[in-house]
Amino acid sequence: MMIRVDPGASAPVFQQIVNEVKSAIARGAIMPGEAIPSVRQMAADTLLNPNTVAKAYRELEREGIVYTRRGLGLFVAERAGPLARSRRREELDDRLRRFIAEARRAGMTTAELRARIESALRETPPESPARTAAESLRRAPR
Amino acid sequence: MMIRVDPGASAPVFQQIVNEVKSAIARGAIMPGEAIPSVRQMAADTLLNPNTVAKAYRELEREGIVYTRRGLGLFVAERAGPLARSRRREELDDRLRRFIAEARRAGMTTAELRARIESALRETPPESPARTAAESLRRAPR
Amino acid sequence: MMIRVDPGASAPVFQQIVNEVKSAIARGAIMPGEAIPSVRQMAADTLLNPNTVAKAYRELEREGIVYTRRGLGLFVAERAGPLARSRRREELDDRLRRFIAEARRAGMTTAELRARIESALRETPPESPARTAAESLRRAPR
Amino acid sequence: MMIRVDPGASAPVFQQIVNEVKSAIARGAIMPGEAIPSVRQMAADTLLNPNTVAKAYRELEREGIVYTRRGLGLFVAERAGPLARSRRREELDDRLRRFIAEARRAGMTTAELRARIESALRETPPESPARTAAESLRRAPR
DNA sequence: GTGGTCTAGACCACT
DNA sequence: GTGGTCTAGACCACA
Repeated sequence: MMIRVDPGASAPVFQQIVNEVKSAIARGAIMPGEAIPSVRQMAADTLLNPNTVAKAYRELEREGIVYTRRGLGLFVAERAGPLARSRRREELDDRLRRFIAEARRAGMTTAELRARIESALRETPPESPARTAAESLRRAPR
Repeated sequence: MMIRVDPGASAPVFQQIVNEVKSAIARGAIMPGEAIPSVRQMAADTLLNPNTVAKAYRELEREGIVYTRRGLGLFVAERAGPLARSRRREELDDRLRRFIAEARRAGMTTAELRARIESALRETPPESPARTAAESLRRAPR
Repeated sequence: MMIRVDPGASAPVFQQIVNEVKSAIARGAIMPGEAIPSVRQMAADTLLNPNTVAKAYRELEREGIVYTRRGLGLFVAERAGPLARSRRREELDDRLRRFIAEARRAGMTTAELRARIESALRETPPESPARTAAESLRRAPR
Repeated sequence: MMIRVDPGASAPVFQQIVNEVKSAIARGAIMPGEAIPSVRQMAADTLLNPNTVAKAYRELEREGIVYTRRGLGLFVAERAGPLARSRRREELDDRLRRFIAEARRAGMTTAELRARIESALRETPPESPARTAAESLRRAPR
């Protein structure tokens, strides 16, 4: 599983992990029943402290995306696919709506908004090549 | 000046004030040379701690959007219109790009994204350009 | 607020804090709108690490019993009274049902169960004098 | 022997096995001198890891409920009946007392407690004394 | 002052 | 091996 974490971003690192795992499940990169990397493994991969990873995993379990089998590890829940997808999209939809509300409040017309959105859609390629967390961390080591 | 602040939102309150003032200037609701409400006035209006308002005002001054006239209060800078507009749009553009990147990472296709954006644009209609009552009875500062 | 914590018990300490706060709200010892002791204060009172207290408080917030006002502290939610009461009773009812199921599975008749329950009810006085956590910690310092 | 184990429950799986075996002996479903299923058999029946079953059996042996006959397997001790019964009831009594203490701390009166207990007793009727099918086709160990 | 995040490392129980 | 809990202490943003 490819996880991207940016320790310099404003969002908490543990939240980034939560989002990344949800995204990975939402796009089908991990399937129900599969295990997700152990806390220690993920911590080693991302160069993060195990506690930070554990906090993210606890949140994923709380949301019903994964479940714990004691002594064995964490596994993707059966119904995690649609669940992760819907959760992630609700979050993204909320962000989108807040964005639009703020943009309009800043005086942007709908036409202007559409133009900016189209330009942003064009400038970010639809399939950015995945980069591992370890790699991205090396490039921006805080 | 009509300021909307939500203490429960994830964004810091002082940042919300900064954004709201910038937006008000960007959309022309408040013009260069006009005064903005005093820290105390704004704190009373919004039920916020004066320290929080003061921090927001410091930030606005730091960005050159407003300037202090000793003993008189804070005034909107001459060049504040374009400045506020460009600053606000840079921030919004950044958010937009991050949003698109995350949505794609969650497995959304460009077509899906466009559909959701259109739907969000339709469901939040632009604010009516008429000024609110609160806005029209703009107070002199201090 | 009187909080009892037993570090030697099988239940995690942070969970004991959650239960104790819920109980305090359920029995009316803290009222909606009131602040609960700050993380640092509670940590000092209970001789626990602030992180442990913070973890408990996070859970209480997640359940909607308390809410955070940034920079100010944690406050009991308006609807926390009934909420804490119902949550706590659901938990206790679950325990009760599991207890009865296990007892029956161990071969106890309903009559035997009733006898044991009556005897247990009699031997624990209805109003045990409150003892502070600090006190109980001193008596059983691990 | 019919063993019910819930891997998702809060109690450790090995402890559930211990309790289930004790309960089976306590209620007379399995008699002194009889063999209990081998570790492998029980592991296969319950889909659990043999190590987990072995740990449970070690605990049962430590408590004197069962004993090992080298090369033959594990057998229920002669005095196991009363022993299992008393052990199990001590544990259940402890739970009961803790339950009552916590319920009172949450503000429940003795009258309320009695009402809830009566209701819980009524809604979970005692298990029918008839042995289950699985139990009746008890297997010889190994 | 407040809570939130993160790191570091120890210990534990379970499988 | 696994996750969970707890301690300790640093740093940060916010009010």
